[in-house]
This record gives sequence, structure tokens and C-alpha cells, in this order.
Amino acid sequence: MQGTRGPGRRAGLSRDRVLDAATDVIAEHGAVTMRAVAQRLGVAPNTLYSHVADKTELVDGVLDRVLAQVEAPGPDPGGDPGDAIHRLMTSTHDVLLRHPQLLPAFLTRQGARGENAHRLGAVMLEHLAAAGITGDAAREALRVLIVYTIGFAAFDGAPEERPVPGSELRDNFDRGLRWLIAGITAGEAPDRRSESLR
Amino acid sequence: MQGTRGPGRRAGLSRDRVLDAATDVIAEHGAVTMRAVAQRLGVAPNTLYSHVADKTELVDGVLDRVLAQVEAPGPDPGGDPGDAIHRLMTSTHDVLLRHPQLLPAFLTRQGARGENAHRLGAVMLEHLAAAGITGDAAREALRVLIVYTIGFAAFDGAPEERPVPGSELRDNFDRGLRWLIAGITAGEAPDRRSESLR
DNA sequence: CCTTCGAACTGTACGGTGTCCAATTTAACT
DNA sequence: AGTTAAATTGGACACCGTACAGTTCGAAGG
Repeated sequence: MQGTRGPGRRAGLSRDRVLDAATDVIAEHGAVTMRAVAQRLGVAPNTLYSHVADKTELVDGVLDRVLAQVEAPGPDPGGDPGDAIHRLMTSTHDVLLRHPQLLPAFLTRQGARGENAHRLGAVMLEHLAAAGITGDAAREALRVLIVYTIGFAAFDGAPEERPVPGSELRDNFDRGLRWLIAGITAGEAPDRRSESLR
Repeated sequence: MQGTRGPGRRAGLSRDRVLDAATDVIAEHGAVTMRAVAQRLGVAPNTLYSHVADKTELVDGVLDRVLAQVEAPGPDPGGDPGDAIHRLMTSTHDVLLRHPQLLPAFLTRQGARGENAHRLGAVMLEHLAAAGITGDAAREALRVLIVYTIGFAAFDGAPEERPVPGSELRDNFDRGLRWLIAGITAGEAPDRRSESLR
């Protein structure tokens, strides 16, 4: 039984395996700890720093992996851009709710700055452009939608008293989301709405 | 020079003075620490536990004090309830932005559960009732508005790159808020609106 | 006035956290 | 083969929240 490994003995880690372990730990205990991740990997805590610069980088990695599960419908000429936006934000909301434990981390890191987040933002801007919204107006609309979605998921994932069943919360989210999309696609730039065809 | 105080020697603290010190500390360093608060008061760290049960209770206290600064316009018969709601949420947004350091704490505690938060919620429900929105619909609308406001403030208060000037962010917040209020006061409960008297 | 008692406060300490440093070993490259 | 960079470890540091058991004060009751 060679239970303990001496210094230098490889454990075969990788950034991916570290992030996997971190995801598991956060799913089980609701919070990450360098030591907990290391223990799950059968490794000394410091080892993680060979694959991850910081704890924040570790958390960011986990967050971005979760965001990778969001279904981002591509541009659909002929389809309603509002519908596409609605689907994308709903998928994001669902994905976030599927991992309620890391919603606090999501909030404090303000939405993750990883590549998947970037990808989703780009897709959103495409849909907004298809709806005739570009430039600053598009960026503002995007910000509003992101804030709303993450914020709502965070409040839903709260471990407090739960008088409201999940389905009702989903409806609640859906209703507010429709209000926002309606406002975005309808009344933007009320002074000059010439080429807003439809 | 009697610099150090022996055990038992009173320091003249009170819950209020502790919360004051905590507010200052959080304003300077962006985070609270029992030890930091104690040091600022010239007191041993444990002393705080005579005036505050927990660190979370301390943070909650600070949060609720900040929320006390929000101007909550009373019910105004004849006035537009939508305007009142708009003013209240805008005031909340301003107050939150005035204390960007404790926005993370606000988020992780999901909006503070203190008595001022309660008061603001009650006022909001009054205004919603004045707009003909009651019961579950009112609670849903309130949730949407709170999520949006806190979420937006949190994104604004982020210490990241700031390509957007503050005034523009305020306009951005304002626009989204109007969309939400429009949706709330216009199309609520489209299927069964029988006893929604008005 | 004296006694009593609860509350304020301190010293100390425990278990936990993130992270740095110097060693050690291994795998890969030349 | 020898050299080198990377992976891993033990150990340590500084900090965190907080529990425990004492000390001392201020006020209340006789």
C-alpha cells in the first residue's frame, strides 16, 4: 500500500481534472476550498497551484464550464429575433438554476469573464442586430438582460424559505423577461425609428 | 500612558458604535473583518460578540442601515403609482451605488432581510396595489423589480474597466426600469383578470 | 453603605482558510 | 547520456471567525 506519494511523484493531474474536481466539490458542499479539491484528487493542496494560478481563476474556470452548457441558437434569418433572445436567456436561466450552489460565486464575480460568456454575449448581439438594435443601444439592452437573468437565478437559488414552487418562479422569470424584450424590441430610440421595418 | 485596557475595563461600546465602525471599515477596505472592526474600536476582537451575534448579523446590520437612506414616497392618491415605483427604485439604485463596496455582500445575502428592507417592500406593495396589482402578481412584480435594481447596481459597482461613464449607466438603468414598469402596469394576468377590480 | 449579579471585555487558543518557499522527483529533450 | 523544466510535497506564514474561561465594572437590592 503506497498510500502516500512523496514529493516529485506525479499524480497525473491537469487543469481539466482540477476543474472537474472543483465542480464536484462545489456541487456537493456548495462551496470550494483548495484543500477540499486537493483531497478529492488525493493530492497536497499546493499541487493545485501548478494548474491554476489562483482560487479565483479556479472558480472562474468552473463558472465558464457551466456556461458552456447554455444552448445559444445561431442566427436564423426569417425567425423572430425576440424569440431567439428569449430562448437564449431562458436556457441561461435554466443552466444557472441547475447549479444553484455556485450562484453566489457567479454574483460576486459579476457574471464570469470567460470565453463562453464572451461567446454568449456575441451571439446575443447578433440577435439584437437582427432586431435592428446596434451600437450602444444593443450593449445597454444586453446588459439589462444579463443583469436580469443572473439576478433572478440568484434569488431563485436562495436556500431560504421556499413558499414558491419552482415552476411558478420560472413563470415569474418568463414574465419579466417578456416585458424586457418587449421594451427592447419595441420602444428603442423613440425619436428615430425609421429603418425599424417589420 | 494606559494604552492597553485590562479585561473587564469597559470601552463604552454599543451595537450602534460597532455598526458605525463596521461601516467605516467596509467603506475603506471593501470588506469587513471582525479583527479590523475591533482594531478600529481599540478593542479585542471577541468584544464584538457582546454586541453582535455573528459576523453575518453585523453585515446585515450595516446593510439595513444603508437601506434606511432610501427615500420611500408614501401613498399619493391621485398620483401615478408607476411614477412612485420608479422614484423608489431609482432612489434605491442611487443609494446602492453610493456604497459600491458592500454590493457583493448585498448580493450574497440576497437583498438584506432587515426591517428597512421589509419596510421598503411594504411600501412597494402599496404602490402596486394602487396600480391595481395585488396578490401573487404583486409579489412577482416586486421580485422582478428588486432583482433588477440590485443586480444592476452590482454590475455598475464592479471595479472592472469602466468604459461607460456613470451618467450613461444611470440612463441605462432608467430605461430598463421603465420597460419593466410598463410591462407590470400594462399587461398583467391576461387570462384571468376577473376579480382584479381596480 | 455593602453585597450581588449580570454584562462588558480580555487572553488565549482552536480549527480553518489561501498561498508562498525550498526541496524532491519525474518526464521529456538534446 | 546529461540537462532541464515541470509536477508534487512538507512545512510554514498570516489571516480568518469564534468558543471558552476568566477579570472587572456598573447598577440594583438590601
